[in-house]
Amino acid sequence: MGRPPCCDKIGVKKGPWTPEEDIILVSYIQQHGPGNWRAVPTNTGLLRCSKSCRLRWTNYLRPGIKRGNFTGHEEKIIIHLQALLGNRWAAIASYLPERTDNDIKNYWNTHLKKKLKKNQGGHSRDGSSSSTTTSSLTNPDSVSRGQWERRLQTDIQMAKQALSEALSPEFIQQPAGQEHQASTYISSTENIAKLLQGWMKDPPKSSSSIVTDDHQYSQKNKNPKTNYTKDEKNEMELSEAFESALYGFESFDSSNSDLSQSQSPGEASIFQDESKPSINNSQEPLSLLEKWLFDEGAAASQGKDCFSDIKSDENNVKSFLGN
DNA sequence: AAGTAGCGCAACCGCTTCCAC
DNA sequence: AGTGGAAGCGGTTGCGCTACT
Repeated sequence: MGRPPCCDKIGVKKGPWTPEEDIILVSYIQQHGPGNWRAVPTNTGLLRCSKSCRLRWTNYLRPGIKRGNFTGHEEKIIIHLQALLGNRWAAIASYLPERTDNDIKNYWNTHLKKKLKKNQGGHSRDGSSSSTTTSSLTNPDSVSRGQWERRLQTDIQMAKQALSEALSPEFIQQPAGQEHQASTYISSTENIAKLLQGWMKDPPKSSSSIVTDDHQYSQKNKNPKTNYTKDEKNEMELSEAFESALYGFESFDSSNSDLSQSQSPGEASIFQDESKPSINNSQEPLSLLEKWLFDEGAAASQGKDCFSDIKSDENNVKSFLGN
């Protein structure tokens, strides 16, 4: 308490990031790796607070981020994990390595919450007030202890199923058809590349429109077809800066896209301390929770446990997912 | 065509947790 | 063990876009 916010400093820029800032940040992280965020503004000259740099990197520029529509599988996983973990978005995001916690949080708040409300009527599963109301498992007062425990096991079982599906090779490899078209993989490199290509190469629709407004840039991010105008000198500088920044990521991205391949040590090391594990990594060190979930699931599948409430819960989820 | 309500999402804010000293 | 600073996390906001009237 009492400590002034890091962004209160005079001269610290706020609001949407510009392509120039993105390039500076990306090229810095390419050289030094993520982490030590406090040093980033000082070393790069960016007029941003460390938090803002970290956020921009983790939510937008980081390689391997999947953007676009959430697949049915992802939706399912989020729903199950939200029921189990509550609004612990970072934890949930760790099971969807290509999605950021911010994305998941936004998706939950804008889509899933409403869907669940519609489809489950009185059933309070929306997690609107954090984990305390996410499901009956966290509200033992309203049910008997025995019931509560069974509900807990039900949720565990559902989460286990979601995890099994999520971590199965079929899911990871995105079977041809449905999921694939809905979700294009756009790495940060591609994001910026497209952005800048459009910016630098496309002839401006209106020669008088000069991009100086950060908000315009932000929106153009969402609409890659939009043209950009800049003077040639800037184009050259940005092109060079970007290409040099890009260089280090290309091999990372390509290795990342092929999940069965291992990364070369040098490139991988840049991202070793990333909070978001690659899919491969997420499979290796199974957390206690995951182990626990799988163990429970295995036991349950052998009929060692009695899940009297499973059917009703599964039906709820099925009816929801069916819509 | 103009106004506006709703939506989606990037970014910010403030609290908590972690870690080094 | 206590303290201060950095990083992480979740809630919230702001703004542009789109659909509807």
